[in-house]
Amino acid sequence: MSAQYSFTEIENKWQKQWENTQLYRVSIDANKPKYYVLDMFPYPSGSGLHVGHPLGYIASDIVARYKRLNGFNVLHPMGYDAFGLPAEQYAIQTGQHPAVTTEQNIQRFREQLNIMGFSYDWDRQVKTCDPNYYQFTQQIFALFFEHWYNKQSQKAEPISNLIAHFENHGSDQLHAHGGKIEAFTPQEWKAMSALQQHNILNQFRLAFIDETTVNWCEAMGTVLANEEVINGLSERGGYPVVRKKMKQWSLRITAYADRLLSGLNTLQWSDAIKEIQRNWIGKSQGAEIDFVVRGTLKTLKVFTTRPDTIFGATFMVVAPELENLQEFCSEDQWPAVQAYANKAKNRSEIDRMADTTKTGVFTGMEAINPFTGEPIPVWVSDYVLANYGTGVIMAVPAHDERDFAFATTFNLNVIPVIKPVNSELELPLKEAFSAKDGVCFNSGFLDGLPVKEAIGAAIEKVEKAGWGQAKVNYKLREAGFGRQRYWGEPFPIVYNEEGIPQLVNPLPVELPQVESYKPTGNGESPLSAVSQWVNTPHGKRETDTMPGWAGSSWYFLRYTDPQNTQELASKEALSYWQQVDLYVGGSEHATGHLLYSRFWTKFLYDLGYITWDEPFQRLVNQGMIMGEDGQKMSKRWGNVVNPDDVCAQYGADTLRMYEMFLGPLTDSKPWNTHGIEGVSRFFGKFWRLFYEGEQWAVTQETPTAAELKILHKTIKKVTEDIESMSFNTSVSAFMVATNELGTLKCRKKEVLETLLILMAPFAPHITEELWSQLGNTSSIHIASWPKYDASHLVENSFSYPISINGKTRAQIEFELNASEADIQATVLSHELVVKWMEGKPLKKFILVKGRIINVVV
RNA sequence: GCUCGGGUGGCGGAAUAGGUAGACGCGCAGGACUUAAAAUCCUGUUUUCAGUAAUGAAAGUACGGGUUCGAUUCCCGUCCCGAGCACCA
Repeated sequence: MSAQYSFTEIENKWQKQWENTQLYRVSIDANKPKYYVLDMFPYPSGSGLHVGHPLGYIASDIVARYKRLNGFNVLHPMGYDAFGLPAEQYAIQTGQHPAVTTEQNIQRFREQLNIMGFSYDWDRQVKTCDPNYYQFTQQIFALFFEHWYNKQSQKAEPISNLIAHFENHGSDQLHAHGGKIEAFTPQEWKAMSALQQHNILNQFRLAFIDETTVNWCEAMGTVLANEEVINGLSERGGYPVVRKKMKQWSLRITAYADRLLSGLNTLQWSDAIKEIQRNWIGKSQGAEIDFVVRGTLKTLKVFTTRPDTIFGATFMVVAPELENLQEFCSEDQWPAVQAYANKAKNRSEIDRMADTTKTGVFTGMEAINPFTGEPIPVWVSDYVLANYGTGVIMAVPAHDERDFAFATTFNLNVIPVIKPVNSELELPLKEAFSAKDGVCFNSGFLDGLPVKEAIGAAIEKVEKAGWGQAKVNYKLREAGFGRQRYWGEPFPIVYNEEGIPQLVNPLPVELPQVESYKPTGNGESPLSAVSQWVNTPHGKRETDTMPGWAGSSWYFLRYTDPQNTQELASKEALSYWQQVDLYVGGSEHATGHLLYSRFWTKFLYDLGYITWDEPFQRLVNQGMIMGEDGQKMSKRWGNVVNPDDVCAQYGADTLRMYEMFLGPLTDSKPWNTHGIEGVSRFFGKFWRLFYEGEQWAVTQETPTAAELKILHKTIKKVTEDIESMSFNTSVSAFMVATNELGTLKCRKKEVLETLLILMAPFAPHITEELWSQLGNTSSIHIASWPKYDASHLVENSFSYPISINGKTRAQIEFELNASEADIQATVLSHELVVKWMEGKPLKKFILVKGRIINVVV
């Protein structure tokens, strides 16, 4: 090896060496504590990685290497989220099979990842499009299909339990989370046809066939999830999206809404992500109250979070999509209502949201406010959503902005019933008073009660009078699980002659070859054209495929035992590796992958497959690296920086170090080509600590106190930084140490060797090389992490244990000119009182970082 | 509109159980080496004022208040930027 720092040579050499010796291969080792550090696996796109991608991978690799050096058995795998739309779009355009292009892309990703020297155990690589993998995705789907959610035991239970319940008790005493059914007796259940029974069970299965309004994208010929639609256009491609009724598979995620909410409190995630999930789940507590429609026996059920305002409910509004709308309309108003409802249906979401003025039509009917006994008009308006609550509201214009706007537009009655605690409302109201810290008035028995108490009192009254009951609502919707696409997991489902879905065995149900990847355009998947695959002796196969998030909702479990052909992972592997200790990835998956993974984990926990019910204990969201122009890096802007090029020019260690040096991991920041020069220079200086010109210069001399101080300061700093994931300041610490040791011309083995270990997680290649040049025969990556010794950090000072403001501080160091024998020090509050021995007056000394900065006589 | 973050030199950013603000890097300026350049190394670099200079003084972490011996850090108010949610009753 030459005396110059030749990174290309060094990096190639050690990457090969690590591969040959399988240095990063791990297996279960009961004698070591485990640590599981995981990156969000990438979708292997055709354009490869840019310098933004590795940011999180570098951070997790540093932690993985650090934990190994600290004696942990570290699981640090990588894989590919390989099913998805881009490969399929590419297939439609070129006719190339998605499996072929995906495999090519994976090879490219693998090469790029290897160049950067990550310590993955590649034997554990998973690909979601591999039948060996997706047979278990199908199996988990089958488990969802075969289970229902028992609200009493608060967990998923086998569907056979539910059938037994129906056989013994009918629909009585049912605590199942699910859809609405008509009551039936055990005898009636037994007399039902298979199809009738199926229709009832379908209301409770956790994987079920749902008839819902879906986001239909005509251009792509497929259904999209809510999060794939932005402002009425598809996220990918920007095609228009319309609402359409369709039957498709869904997962009953709402059964887990409460647990998904409360589980957040146990996690070390950023507040931002937790908040996004909380908003998404959208729990709100209130009451459902029945309003009798005047002159009929019918009732309109409303959901409200503000039953305390019910004395001010002066009209009602029903959603135009309500199915039995006509029942709540007078004959003469029906044509107008119907016209309005039709118009609302065809109005796109984007129009509806953009329109701030309220529209609506009177139904011609009135309902009775149960609290006041007064008749109030019933209106139809599209500001009320059919799929939230009951699709009907009681409008309290005095205390709700939307109701106020509506009442103003149509000149409806406004009755204030809540006023501020210490003042009066200004009448007539100019805007709704929606604050929750008010007091009731004009409200009969609620008068004088503060809002919070009045809510409880109103609900109590409602329940006693039999008008309704307390109710919790969620914004969270069932998770649509079908896509009319080719490149995804096929469902393990066939439909028999009666159209009843049946599970298929054995798994996997492999994806067949097709002539064309194009969607049929009538809403069916390209698979429906493969008749020899679709038609089986047991019936017709389901031709939809699973959505992109299916495979990614459990892959972290598969890494523990990726080659297992019998089960998704062995009990032994799962109980050893357990949940992910540290998960690193982008925040854009907050309401998708991160929520679904939690849902699947809780389900598998209920079934006893795993013993923990949260997948990712600690989550860190790395920021984005922008182009130098501040734009997001993309081909479109022509501002993509390729990591291969950077590695070729500066080396992988420099790239790794520089990406960490750019700023806090979680911040977004621009890539700056000049900045990398500084890190590159640093490696030159670092190398020259070991070489004097051409000459190897490391000596065996004993380090001086000053040198040990530099070393131990660095150990302390870097250790704390890695624990808190502040990698940017660690890089600074290495630079400082290198500069200081360079100034001291310190070439002592004891110091340099320890410094190498500290830097090994950041710059694995150069440290490995110098480590071996120092004469070590085993890899630096299995060395032990150094501990710092505080005694080296104190110099020319006396230290006294003291306490400040009642809190104990271990020690405070300070410098004094007088010798210790001359003074006597005591501590009062935050002040150190130093008394001279020879009867001089008391003086108070104010300490700042161990130095006396002020003297108060 | 609501909910979270965040405003520090020319730039990226350090420093918060309150304690010498501006670490480290970039850029810039000057110097050494060189015939010259590159590379490398050294020095300086918040602002203002005073001084030939070493140096000294004052101000300074978006703005205005407060608590404190002491505030970038804690509290109240204002402004600005970013992210998320957005007719969810």
